[in-house]
Amino acid sequence: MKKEKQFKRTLITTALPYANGPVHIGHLAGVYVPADIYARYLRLKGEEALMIGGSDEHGVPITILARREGVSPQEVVDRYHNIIKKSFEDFGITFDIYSRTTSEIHRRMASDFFRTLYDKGAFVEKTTEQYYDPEARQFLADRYITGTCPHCGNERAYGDQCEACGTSLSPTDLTDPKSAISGSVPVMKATRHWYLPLDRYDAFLREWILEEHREWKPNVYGQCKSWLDMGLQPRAVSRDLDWGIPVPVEGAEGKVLYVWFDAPIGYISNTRELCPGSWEKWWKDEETKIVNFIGKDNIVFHCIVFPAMLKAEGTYNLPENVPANEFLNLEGDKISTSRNWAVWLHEYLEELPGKQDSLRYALTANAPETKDNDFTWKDFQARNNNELVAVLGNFVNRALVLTWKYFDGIVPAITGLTDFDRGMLDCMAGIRAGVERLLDTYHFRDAQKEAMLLARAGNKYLADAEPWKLASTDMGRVATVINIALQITANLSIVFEPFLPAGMDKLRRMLNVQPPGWSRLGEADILEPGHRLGEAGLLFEKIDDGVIQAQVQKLEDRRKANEAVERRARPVREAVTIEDFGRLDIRVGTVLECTKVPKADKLLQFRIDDGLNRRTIISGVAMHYRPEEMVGKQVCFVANLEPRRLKGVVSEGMILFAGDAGGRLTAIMPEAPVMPGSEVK
RNA sequence: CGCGGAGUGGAGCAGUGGUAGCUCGUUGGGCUCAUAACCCAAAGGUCGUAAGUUCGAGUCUUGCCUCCGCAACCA
Repeated sequence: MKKEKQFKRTLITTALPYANGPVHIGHLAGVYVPADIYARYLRLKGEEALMIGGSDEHGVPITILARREGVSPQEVVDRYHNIIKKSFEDFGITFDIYSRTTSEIHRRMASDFFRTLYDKGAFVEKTTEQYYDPEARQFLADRYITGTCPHCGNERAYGDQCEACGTSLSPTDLTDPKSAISGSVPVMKATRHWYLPLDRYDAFLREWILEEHREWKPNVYGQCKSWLDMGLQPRAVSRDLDWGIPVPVEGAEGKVLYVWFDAPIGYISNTRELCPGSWEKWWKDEETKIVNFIGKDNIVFHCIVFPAMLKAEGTYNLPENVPANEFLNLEGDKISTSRNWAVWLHEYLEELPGKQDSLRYALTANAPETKDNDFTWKDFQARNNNELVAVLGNFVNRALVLTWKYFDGIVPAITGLTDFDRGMLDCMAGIRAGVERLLDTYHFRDAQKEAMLLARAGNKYLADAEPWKLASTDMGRVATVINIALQITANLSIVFEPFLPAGMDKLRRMLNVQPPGWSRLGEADILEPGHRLGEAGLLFEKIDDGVIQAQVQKLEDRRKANEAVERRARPVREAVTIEDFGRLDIRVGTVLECTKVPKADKLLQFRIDDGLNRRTIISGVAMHYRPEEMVGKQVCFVANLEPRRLKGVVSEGMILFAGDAGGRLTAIMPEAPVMPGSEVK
């Protein structure tokens, strides 16, 4: 085990959101709120810390979106970069810089980085055959190729996946590939690319992660171990595309850096943009601690690929921790941009103006730190009304109202402490260690809960001391109790600053104080006797049922709209001639045997009597039929389809199934028994 | 198939060998300074399942079940 390192400063990076859409609550809960809590905490402690963010603006999906909208990729990323940046500002995510990967400084940085690795011989070059669109004169990314799925027959499968049956594909699996750009038939053409041979770093990564970073979260450590144990493969770092950073090598026209190669370098570029003269101390000084906040989908890139890149380059530090979160679901379903199943941050702020802290609180309280969690509006409302308002807001209100009522808004002096008071003050002093320990180990959910204990203790203190009863008999005692209640309030304004920045800003105005700094947390003399408070008001407000109901309704409407779209039959495709149809030889066969294909979730292997012979056909229907229920049935199949090898078995044809938009498959069977080999016309 | 994460009272979560906890909700009581808020108390769990190790298992081992994820896009 490695010895405990001492650090002088902390560099916080946050996953770069992809600029093909706005950001939603999942982004916030998984990455930006925890990162912001951490950054604010460190700054409040007076530590040197930077929080780096930016938009990820290259890659194929942005070009697809741009083409679909008939605008340039630059227009797409400009639009979403601005929306995203504003959302983060509105939510009080305190980036020291929020830049973008289309910046000139990043272009140069990423280009130089590639060139350095290239000159060091850190890449291997490989030439492969890939689909090329002769009409559009460009190579086709997997997603740009459509065709027929060899498993389920869906004719609109993509080159990477069939969305009807869910099977992962490669473009060459499609039986009749077409370019999504021009509609023409693509041809195979040789193309040269550069690969980062991750396998060279296997020993280093094993030592670095599996031995030196056993303290990483179980989901992160486990994922890394899984990858390392599977064996690392060389990974392409360039693409044939016209949107991105050109590969800085002679003869590489038309090739750009793979978006996943350029994006993490954005952390470095953005640091450099912020600190032109001193950026290197943040990346190359051993005394800088680097922490990457990401979601679970990014674990492999941040723990395997990017470290391998940095190691290959040789002068950069590696992250000290990668606290990846799991995913947040919304009302029971996966958040999905394409299905519009999300709470978008810019919409949230329009509909619940000024309620940033409510969302920050709810997302932290229910953060997906160890497993996927579910965001529901009902839970959000309960968190806000029963905890934020009732426990924290109400305590503050009680303390301030009592002060105004009995002391005209002036902080009274303590006249003498009882054991009861000392117990309260000890409790207050103890909060700090607990919260620090939890924040230092990235347990933000628990840290917030720990902070809330102080407000709970404050409520109990007031309830037990009952100053309103003492007011007629012992004003000295009342003064002491109110003073302590106010000191608790001042402490709350410190401990909640990382979590609820807008609310605590408001609270400090009500207390009429400057930010006290984390070091004073736990002290009982933050507010001097005689100090005049500012104007009191409600710290947080309840959210009533109507507001929640409107949000729930909005989602229900979306769900219904999505279902309607999924139910609607697809438009009929372009006409074919009778000769085209005649080329297909569709026949009926009898299923003699049917077994599950080993090592494949979705495949069934059929042995069919086709009237002439017996043939084997593989179909991707294991999710829809049990093997035994198919035996003896008659099915229709395409008899003259070119044989294909699937999972090591040659499939001689394709069995016909009717598939609805929801992906359910039903076999097409003759209505009465027929001779095997009968033709379907 | 394989790998990773997860399965704990109505809901959300802690808890890595020694009397099952926390927040919310529910029920009853108290208080009235407070945003019908606050405080106290109670009810509610055979800790997915089966077997095993152990004096003792939510916690370790093995099998099984369920959910999520696994180099397209996506936090």
